[in-house]
Amino acid sequence: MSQSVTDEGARTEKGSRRAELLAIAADLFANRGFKNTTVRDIADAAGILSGSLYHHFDSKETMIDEILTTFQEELLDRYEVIKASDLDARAKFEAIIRISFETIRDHRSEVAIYQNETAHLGVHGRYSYLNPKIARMRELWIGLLEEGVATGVFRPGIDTEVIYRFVRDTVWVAVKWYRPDGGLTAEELAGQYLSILFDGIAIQHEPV
Amino acid sequence: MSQSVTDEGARTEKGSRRAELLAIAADLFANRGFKNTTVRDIADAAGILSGSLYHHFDSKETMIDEILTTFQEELLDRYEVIKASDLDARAKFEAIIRISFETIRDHRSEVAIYQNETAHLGVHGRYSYLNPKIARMRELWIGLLEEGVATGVFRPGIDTEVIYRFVRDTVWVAVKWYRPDGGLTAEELAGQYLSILFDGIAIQHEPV
DNA sequence: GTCTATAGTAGGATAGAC
DNA sequence: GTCTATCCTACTATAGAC
Repeated sequence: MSQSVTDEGARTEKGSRRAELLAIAADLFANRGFKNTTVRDIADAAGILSGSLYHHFDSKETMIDEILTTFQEELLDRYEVIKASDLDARAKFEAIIRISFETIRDHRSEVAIYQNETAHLGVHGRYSYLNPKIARMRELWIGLLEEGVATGVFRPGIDTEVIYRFVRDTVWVAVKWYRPDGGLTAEELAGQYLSILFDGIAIQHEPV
Repeated sequence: MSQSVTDEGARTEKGSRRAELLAIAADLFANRGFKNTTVRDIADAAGILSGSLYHHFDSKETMIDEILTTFQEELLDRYEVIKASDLDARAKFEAIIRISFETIRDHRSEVAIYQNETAHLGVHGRYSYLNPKIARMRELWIGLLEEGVATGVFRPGIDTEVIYRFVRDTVWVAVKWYRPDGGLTAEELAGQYLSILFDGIAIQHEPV
């Protein structure tokens, strides 16, 4: 989407090795943290020596940068597809949440890195290059909430800013414990989550 | 609670300096991450030289260990008080959530460290000393949820394990963005949170 | 309780052979 | 594309003077 592609064959050839190494690095960054992972760890896991990594990447930092930008790009693309669909606000909202849980299932490492590393130094300093697309995603979420209120599917009184942060964080934080092989599919988890979010856990005594 | 106290005067004297330095360290650990904070950073912030820190602490690691154990102890103590009260299940549940948001307000650094650092290496390796009390807290949360279902305040079908994780994480994750001076008090935030959790954000069309 | 001085080492990165 | 060899810096930690 924003990669400059010169020669397709060469790119794929070289790209696949890059991708392989990046996946290995992502795994380590997610499980141990970026700072706690050494370039020697990555090289070891890839079965090569640390010096060899520098044939593929300028630095350890460029690795995490590439992991994060690629991930963020793909995620936003998926959001945009939903946004552009002809579903109503509530269905779009649901779809975004379902996609998010599926993303946790399919891109666990990337989500974990995204959550853990950007906690410190988030909006400023490093990783600030993520800001434009973060802003766009916020726009999408808030837009759907407001549309939902306007069309009468969400309670009129809700504070969209607080709900946005609440929903965003509560979806992604599941990456800390959710494992697809734990007897709960991403779809089921999304279902449970949506049920809490929309209807709460209390027994309702009268219509509102 | 688990500190061995020999001489009260000496302890207070020495303890206050320790506490001061720990608060400074906690602040840095929370904002930059443990690994990204050097002992020189801590010493600088305290206005002394790095070597001097070792008069107070054996290592950088003992600092974070002391921060985390102290915090965890105080938090669990507060939970136990609520548990032992004569409130009903829903009220206890509410109280625990309110206390949690107040803890985010009053002990931001500690909560952030607790959340960020234990993500990697959580249950195993380092920080495993936190496990017993983590288990006890889980017991309290789950107990309240089950009691609530039994006494008819929570929906009968809920998956208490999922709800427990959901609530626990979603409360603490607010530490990422909540600032008391942002025009929203901890009490208001807790209120909004509880309203979502109990009743959801959708418009209810019929009693359940 | 803090400073000076310094030991010891781990980790990021480079240059050139293969 | 990987290895060998190595540089260099940044960091944790220690010893002893003040």
